[in-house]
Amino acid sequence: MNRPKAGDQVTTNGWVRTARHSKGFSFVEVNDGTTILNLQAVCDATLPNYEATIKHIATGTSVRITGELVDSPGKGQKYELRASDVHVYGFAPDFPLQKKGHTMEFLREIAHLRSRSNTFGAVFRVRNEMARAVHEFFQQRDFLYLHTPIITASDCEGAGAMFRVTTLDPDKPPRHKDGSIDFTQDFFGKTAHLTVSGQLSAETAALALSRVYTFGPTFRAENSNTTRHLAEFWMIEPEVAFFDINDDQDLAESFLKHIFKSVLEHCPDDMKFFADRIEKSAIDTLNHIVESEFVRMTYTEAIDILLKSGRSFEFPVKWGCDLQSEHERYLTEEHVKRPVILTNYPKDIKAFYMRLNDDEKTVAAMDVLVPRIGEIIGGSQREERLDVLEQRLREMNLSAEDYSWYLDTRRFGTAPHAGFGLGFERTIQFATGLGNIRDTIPFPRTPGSAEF
RNA sequence: UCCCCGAUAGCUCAAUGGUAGAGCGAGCGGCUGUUAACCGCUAGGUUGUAGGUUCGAGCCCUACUCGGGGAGCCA
Repeated sequence: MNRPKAGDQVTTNGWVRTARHSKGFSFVEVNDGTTILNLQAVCDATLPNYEATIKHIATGTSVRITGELVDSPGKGQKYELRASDVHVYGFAPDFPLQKKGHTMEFLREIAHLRSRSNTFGAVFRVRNEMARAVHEFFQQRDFLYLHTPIITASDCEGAGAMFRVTTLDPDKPPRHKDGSIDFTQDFFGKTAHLTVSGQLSAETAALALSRVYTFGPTFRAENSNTTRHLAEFWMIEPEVAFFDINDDQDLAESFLKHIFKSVLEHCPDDMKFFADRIEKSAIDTLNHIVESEFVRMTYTEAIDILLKSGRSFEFPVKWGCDLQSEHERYLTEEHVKRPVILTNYPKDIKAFYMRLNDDEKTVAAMDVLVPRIGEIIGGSQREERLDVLEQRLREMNLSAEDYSWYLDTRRFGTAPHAGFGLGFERTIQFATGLGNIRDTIPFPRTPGSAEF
């Protein structure tokens, strides 16, 4: 499918996207997933298995076709395959995918087959390219790829509801005398969960190896039913020693630009498909982002802009309140019309580990907001001062004992450091223009749904 | 979890409370250059589930299930 010059003898294996039969010959378009483009094979009726086999080839049939690659006399393709041998691996009676358009909802119900569609072939090729670009970006900058645990026994990662991991019999778990479940008899000797973030682990590595990043599955047991939430998703979390909040913003901006630039360079056919069929502005948006500077403003400045906007929001704007979706959308979609990085949020609406600013009212937090998706990156400079961190734990009613290993990093040679988390699927969603995050991952896991 | 909308053929959708249809897809036939090909024929339905109102319900009412959009939580 990578289009060698005409005249070559080639063999292609793949799945038929569409077949058109007429009296003397058939057109069979084959796709093997390497590109969104099909290879059109012309199968003459003089082929020995024409009547018995070729004539019955339809959408979904898997085939091997050998022939000469020739210049195509028809419009729509440069080359075509003049078939000399056609082998059918398997027919596909009642194949649910048609050659005509399907709704994303229907395709989601047949997720085990939807990779055979143009849209999902393109999605998964772009997903792959973005994953490749993530590693390329960090490896070029001497970051170490760190594998943080997926199962965690610390119940204090503090980023939302967690899935429990246990081998205890749910019908008759061992119990204490007071009736509560005895988790000391569980597999790990204590309660365990799936990770909601590798950040705290990554911090311990950053304070030894300087530059690290994670890229792995993340699990949130939140009952979130939206177009931008998954119960199982992939997150990228760089963590860098000796970085402050400004370095963190620089890193986030160049990181996003690198990923989008890579997609534009390496997936032009797929991006053209998204622009044609999914979101008209898909390519323009990415070009715009690669070429322009992100707008940076503080939370306080953002509140000011919202107050002066003259807009009536459903949720009134007030310093100290968390920004609602409608506020974020106004800022990134209407006010600046590109990504915006907000910093220095009130400490009461952010996590305990974010570094307290000198005003003692705000923390060095950073959210990257993009049009349509909202928050795509959340990060901060971390609180490296032991006494301040302990004070923040107390304020938030968190137990210093639970975090003793984390606090050790501040006890022993602490250093300023910063990092962020990027939602991989949200980034795919943004780049492709897809409306629902469930279409960015092969088999989406959401509340009430873990099919396939 | 809350609010709104929806569910009719494999898919996308029609059908004033009165005999459930079309296009596409599929199967068969036709067609010598097609491109979401084209032309003809055929098959295909417990109208999401359970109740209720009515002489009569795809249509009205109630509950539930599933799906979609928005909100919250966040990445």
